[in-house]
Amino acid sequence: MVQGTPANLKTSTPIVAFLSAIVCKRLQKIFMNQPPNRPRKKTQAVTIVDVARESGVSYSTVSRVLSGFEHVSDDAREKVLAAADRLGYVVNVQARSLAGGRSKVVGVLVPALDNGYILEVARGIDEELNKEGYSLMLYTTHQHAGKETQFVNTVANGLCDGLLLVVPIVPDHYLAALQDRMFPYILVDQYDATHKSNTVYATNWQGAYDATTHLISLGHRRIGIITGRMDLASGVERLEGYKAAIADHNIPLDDDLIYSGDFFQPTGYTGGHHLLGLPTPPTAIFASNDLMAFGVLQAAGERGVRVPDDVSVIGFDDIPHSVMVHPRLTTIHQPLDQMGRVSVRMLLDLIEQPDKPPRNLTLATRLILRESTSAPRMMSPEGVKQTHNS
Amino acid sequence: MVQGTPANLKTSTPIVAFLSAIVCKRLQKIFMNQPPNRPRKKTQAVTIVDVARESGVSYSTVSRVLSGFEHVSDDAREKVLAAADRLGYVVNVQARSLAGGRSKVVGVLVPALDNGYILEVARGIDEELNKEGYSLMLYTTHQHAGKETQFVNTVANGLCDGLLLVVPIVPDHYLAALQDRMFPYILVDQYDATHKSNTVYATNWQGAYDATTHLISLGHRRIGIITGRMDLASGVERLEGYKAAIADHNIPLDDDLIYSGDFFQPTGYTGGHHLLGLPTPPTAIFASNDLMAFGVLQAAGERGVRVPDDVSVIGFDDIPHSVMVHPRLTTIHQPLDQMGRVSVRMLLDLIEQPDKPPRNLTLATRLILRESTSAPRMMSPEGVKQTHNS
DNA sequence: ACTTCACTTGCAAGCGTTTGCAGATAACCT
DNA sequence: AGGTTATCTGCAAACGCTTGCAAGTGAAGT
Repeated sequence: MVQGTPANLKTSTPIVAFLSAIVCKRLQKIFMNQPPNRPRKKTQAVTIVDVARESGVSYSTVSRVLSGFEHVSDDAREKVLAAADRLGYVVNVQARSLAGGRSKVVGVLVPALDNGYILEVARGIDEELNKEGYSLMLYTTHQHAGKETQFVNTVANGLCDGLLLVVPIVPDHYLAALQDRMFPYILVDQYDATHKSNTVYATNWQGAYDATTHLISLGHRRIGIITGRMDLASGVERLEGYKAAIADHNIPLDDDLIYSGDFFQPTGYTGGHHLLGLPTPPTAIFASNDLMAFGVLQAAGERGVRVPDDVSVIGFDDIPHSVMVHPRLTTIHQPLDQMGRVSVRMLLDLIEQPDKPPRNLTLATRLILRESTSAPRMMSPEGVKQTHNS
Repeated sequence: MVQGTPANLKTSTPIVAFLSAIVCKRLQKIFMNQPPNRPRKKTQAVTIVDVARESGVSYSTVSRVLSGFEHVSDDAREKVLAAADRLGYVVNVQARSLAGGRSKVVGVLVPALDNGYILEVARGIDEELNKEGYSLMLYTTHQHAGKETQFVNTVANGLCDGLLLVVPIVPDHYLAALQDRMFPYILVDQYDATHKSNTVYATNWQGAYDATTHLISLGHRRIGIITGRMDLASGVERLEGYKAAIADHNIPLDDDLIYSGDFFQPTGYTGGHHLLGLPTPPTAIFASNDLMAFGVLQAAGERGVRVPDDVSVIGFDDIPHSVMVHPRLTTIHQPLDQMGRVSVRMLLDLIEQPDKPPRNLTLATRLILRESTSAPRMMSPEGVKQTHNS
């Protein structure tokens, strides 16, 4: 055995002398089996060659045992697994992936690490990924501002087997590039109008409809809304759900009660102040997500408006904080971690069978009753009707 | 040009006919330059060979230009860069790392994705990493329960250039394995008594001392503490800081006021109930982190004990939520994201110079005054001394 | 007993890099 | 001018793996 090299030219030795008379120096060197001094890697990891030697089979058999168990005798498999275990062998992902195998890494693209929403989804993703023995590569988009193409190339070239896009807006050419390369990806919490992508989505319209209906059924008639971003499907749909519920209960739509927000706390805060400062303020406010609902709570607190006594507040998402505010927030639960889990499952499916037709999965939201909503004052048992507006 | 292979045996063609008469079939095949049908990869990415062809230099020159600019003429460099740009070349990380280069990936090991603390640190890490063009591989430890060695091997073998350990407890053999392999790593928010590791830490003792002193200076004398995990240095040090402050102000230490928690909300909650239910309850409570402080707030709310009127509460960490609870939490700010940033910087340093002696960096905490602390009732202007305990 | 066939195994090539070595060229001394 | 040195460039090997191909093996079919 020579130096653990694949011993490719072993058979040639007998003819070296003969050849050397004829062929050029370079060719000869190919035949001479003396490696130059090349002790580069310090961490001499155990490779399949070691496992092969240890178990007495060839390295290809080892490879076959270790990745996909195809056409290997039980005997060989057993020996290999034992040897691998004994040696503490760990596959070198990079080599495997270079050679055309799976890297068992999936990329997760998120806008930023700045709120609990991402964390929840990521948690689901992480858990499901771990179950399947995959690793998670986290990319934040701000990293790639302006060079998205580079990014797509990096990912598709790179070590990820698939990509989870948890970003609100994905530029079209992103998707185009991914589709082009047949690279498996899933849009998480996004709707793809073109139906070319696999998506996991939630019932945003229905959730908003339920939230609004809840408020109406409590007796509210003047219901404000703080919208999300209107360039996001979820933002639009939540507004539409609100409008539909209002209309279905024959309440006239009042544009003054619609404040346009952006899914972040500050606009919830200003929106809260705006709505509560109206000549005839709403008795209930539907914030298109919890973060903005927190802003409303804050604004209400500052104005001495009590929740839910003076104004009911309902959110959307049910992020962990919503039980930590006072009063605890009534909200629409969005199964964020489940969303993460489901997307992982879809992605792994897709990695196995890349040409499956795209599916669009929609998960159900549900109303979570807590203490931030109640019947409006004028309808409460005490009937203190005039206190506020007279 | 034949098929883009490295054209290694081009020169041999003239002698093939001659050789074929003598050498065995296998050898002959080596010389024939007809590749078998091997169109495996579908994503025909652009490689350095393409760039080389495009720019008219050899692929090694391209490689040299692209990684570390050593010994390349300006002319060549320019041509290569232009060609790479034109072709949209993106380095294949796996190949580079296989061949011995840097992968520009660092691994981040966290216990789980279940609280804002991690998120904050991760945010700092992410931002700093992006600045340097590194990618982030996220590992959660629950994945590796019981097979830590495997994990260490995977990472060290694998594609990470370095490792950030944001886990509360790192098994010794973990560290030993990493040290063994000379693998660059940093302990984040941990103290290494052996001084063999690079660490980034915060002034836990001082922070606790400050928190307690703050309460004392407000007039509190009966101050409860809910401790963190006692198997964590930070937990121990915060308790010590508390004790030191008490002693320095000649307040006797009362073991009844020490409730042992675990840094998670539930023990804060039960601890809050416990302390507030004592015959002589404390007038102030120092929770060893914000999460537990939230638990205390909740317990207080349920008991009708008002914060800060009846009891002051102070936390530790200053996670984003601490401004979102009511009342907003007075706490000790721990520069979590800065901690992330600093660790990244240390790690990248270490990657460059692996044999630098270990450094231990400690970042300063500071008191953040909000509304959850005030002077105790018996000292407040109204002097309603007896209301509570009579 | 002799094919035929299915199954198992091994060899070698190649995935896209980096890098030691050695030509080639240019620049510098003497 | 001749020799030496420094600088640049190119070749080929290697990193650890997967996989097509072909050779080997034993069981089944005739």
